[in-house]
Amino acid sequence: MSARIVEVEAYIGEYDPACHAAPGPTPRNKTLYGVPGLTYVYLIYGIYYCLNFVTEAKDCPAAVLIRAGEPVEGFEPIQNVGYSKSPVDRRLSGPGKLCREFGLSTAHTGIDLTGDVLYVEDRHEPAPIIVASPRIGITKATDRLWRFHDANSQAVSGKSLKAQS
DNA sequence: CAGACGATGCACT
DNA sequence: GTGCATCGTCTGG
Repeated sequence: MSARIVEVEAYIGEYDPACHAAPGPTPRNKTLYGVPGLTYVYLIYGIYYCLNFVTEAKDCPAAVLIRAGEPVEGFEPIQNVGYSKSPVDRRLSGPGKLCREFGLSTAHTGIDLTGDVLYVEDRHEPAPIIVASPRIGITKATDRLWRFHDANSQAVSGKSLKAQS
């Protein structure tokens, strides 16, 4: 399966109140303190999982949350129900949905993203227009504009299908 | 269409 | 015991 990443958020260091490393090292967040380039998956609200990529150097706990994607390969064609005009594929439009569709759980923490199990690849597509905005679903540090999404993607998280400017 | 809310498990204090 | 980096459903306007 593959998808084009269209929305991410940054969580950077112990001094980022919204980062899982904010309380300091714990059993759960230990992979954030390790080498970059690995996955970090955690359980949220008892039901959903969230996929992160560990980014900064060892002992600098930081990660990028993968919030949404557009299905590319390995997905059934989108079903055009009834007479809806332009069906939008939102199966990966949210971190919980994305992990569900890819079958990811905490067992998938620590995977090397340069390996061949779960990895990132540059497909040399034209660079999208990227918009910065506040991170979603948190109450702390909402002033930081550390959410980034493709301005032209209809698969970003949230319900709104409002037009972009 | 927007806002409220319940589900559900576990890390952390 | 508290609080989540969520989502789908239900409600009211």
